[in-house]
Amino acid sequence: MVTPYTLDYHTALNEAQYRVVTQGDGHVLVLAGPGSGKTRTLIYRVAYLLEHGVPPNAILLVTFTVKAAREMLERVEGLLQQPPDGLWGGTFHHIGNLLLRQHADRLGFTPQFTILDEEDAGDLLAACCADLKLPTTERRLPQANVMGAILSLAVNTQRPLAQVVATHYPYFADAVPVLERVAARYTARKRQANAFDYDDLLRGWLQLLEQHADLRGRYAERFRYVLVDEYQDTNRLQFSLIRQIGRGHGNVLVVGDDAQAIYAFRGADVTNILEFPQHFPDTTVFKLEMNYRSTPEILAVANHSIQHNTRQFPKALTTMRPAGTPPAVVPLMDQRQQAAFVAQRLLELRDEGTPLEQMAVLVRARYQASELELELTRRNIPYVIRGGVRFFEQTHIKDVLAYLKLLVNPSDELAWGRTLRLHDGIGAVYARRIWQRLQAAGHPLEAALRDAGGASVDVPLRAKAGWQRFHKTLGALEIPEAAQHPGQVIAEIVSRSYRAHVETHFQDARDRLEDLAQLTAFANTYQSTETLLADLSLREGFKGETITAWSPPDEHVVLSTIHQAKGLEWKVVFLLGMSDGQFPHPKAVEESDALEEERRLFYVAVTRAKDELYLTYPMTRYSSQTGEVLLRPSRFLQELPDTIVDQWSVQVADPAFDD
DNA sequence: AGAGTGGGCCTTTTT
DNA sequence: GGCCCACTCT
Repeated sequence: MVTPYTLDYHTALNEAQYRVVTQGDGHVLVLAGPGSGKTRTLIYRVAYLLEHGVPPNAILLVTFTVKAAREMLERVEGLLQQPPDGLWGGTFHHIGNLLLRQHADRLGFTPQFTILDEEDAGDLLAACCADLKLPTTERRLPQANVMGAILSLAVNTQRPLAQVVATHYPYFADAVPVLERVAARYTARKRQANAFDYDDLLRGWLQLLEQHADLRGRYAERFRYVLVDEYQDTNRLQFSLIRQIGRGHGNVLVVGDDAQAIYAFRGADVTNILEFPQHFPDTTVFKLEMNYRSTPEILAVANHSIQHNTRQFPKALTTMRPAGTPPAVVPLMDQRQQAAFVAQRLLELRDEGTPLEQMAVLVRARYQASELELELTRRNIPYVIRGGVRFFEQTHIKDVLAYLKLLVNPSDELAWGRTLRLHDGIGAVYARRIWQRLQAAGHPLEAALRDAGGASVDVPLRAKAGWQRFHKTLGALEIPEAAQHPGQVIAEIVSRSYRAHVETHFQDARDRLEDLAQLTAFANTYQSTETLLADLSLREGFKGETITAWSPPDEHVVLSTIHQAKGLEWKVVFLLGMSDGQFPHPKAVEESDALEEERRLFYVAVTRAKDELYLTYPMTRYSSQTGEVLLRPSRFLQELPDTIVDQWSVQVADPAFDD
């Protein structure tokens, strides 16, 4: 039991935050501007509920990323001096996974189901196309990974495939009947493999609630308080989920900022937040408009810009921070000069006492940072790029995990195929043939363990030798205990067979083996292979980051896309590429919804800055077609009154070509 | 005809 | 940095 009333909510919160925390019963929409203490408000709300006798397991906290959930739960624990055991907190996918592990049988799956990541889904779709003997060279058909994206968008927006194709992929209109066939096949093969893709975790969850009254009742009773973060970025499917679990108790509290909705391209629908009061009866709306982050000058730019949007809740951020310096608009000759300016200014600011740690460079699109990367390298300025290849999506990690997957879920054809193909002489064709034999035997894993010589496997000699090595590895994995000791199993796989594969197939073998050692250590903290696999599938974490505890190496400046900077803040922010044709993205200009989303993206970028903001753009761009092209400043700059920004005119020494 | 290489062109991304 | 396309060499 939580000791009641130890927290001083009045001191910790401002008036608006306090009202949300203490009067947050019923359906509540909290419109929280950037830097307005949104997370703080949420965790205090959770703490308040716990202090007032709500049991932890009656609370469901849904967040946008795994990291956000973890941080919030840690902070709640910090406040209350005890972990909120039993509280379900995580992403939609995470919650869906938990529910489906308990009730998979209702949907015709077993609780050991595998989770397919995007690459796996693409592979399986490709296999489905092969099943259907679709011409692989046909240009009018999307490739498997594009198919995956199309199907996924349809699921997440809960729209018919034909409609999604018509609006987003009109050039594939003719392919709709084929896509429908592939989709049906894909569904069948996922069932066969006892596998869920990411979308199925949401779809399956919704299905459990919609089609099983007992479960609907049980969870409606259990989750009396539902809190959702980043509500502006939810999609239609997620809306349906929230509406389902919000039935009955009537305590759905969502927090978000329609001005920061930037994920429409992947199916998020800002309508969810705009129309929340219409969808959830008797909604109370709270606004958090006091900004604790930025100077008034920076907020003025944000406020002026966002006013040009029409589809939004009216809002105006205010701050109590004293006046600072107006944001600088900095035209440069070209990309190279832009990079040189940023690098030079970073160094100046560091000399004046701002650590690199407190500075970030933001871009609209990833590739826009490449010129700057060269310049930073040249000048020895340490930087990290946020994003990139995810740790758990690297080939060597996925190869090893595939062994664990087939041990846990022997129906997982993808996992069998992947591990079989690691062996010389076995390619796609023989892997499939071997799998078919194993499957025909009833229990594939037992069949595989039994058949040492490959007597039942009808493949050429070379492939048979590969099979025998595979069989030996499999036998060494001590199947009965595998489920409880994932770390040992991984170590076994690596030492018995995969180490050799890494050494012969990858030039950076040492790094990869190091990754695998790290993976082993991480897996050792788990007592269940099943849980390990699920956690890994639902977890972010990038290449180069340590999986256990992330500690940045040295002082460094951050390079990031605007999207990936959401929720973060720095003292000094540079926003690159503020020219017409780069930002807003040209494709977004014709359509007002898309243009408004670009403007929200600009709003997000601007509000990352605490003290100083530099809006830079190249005045020319070189194109091999047309030669030198003059660039005008972005319309987002032109929309701003001259009085609220400083126009800079800088000459940057041309960087030497010393490389 | 098929494979390999170089150059140009890029939205944005979590699970 | 990655992917696709075109061009070239075998």
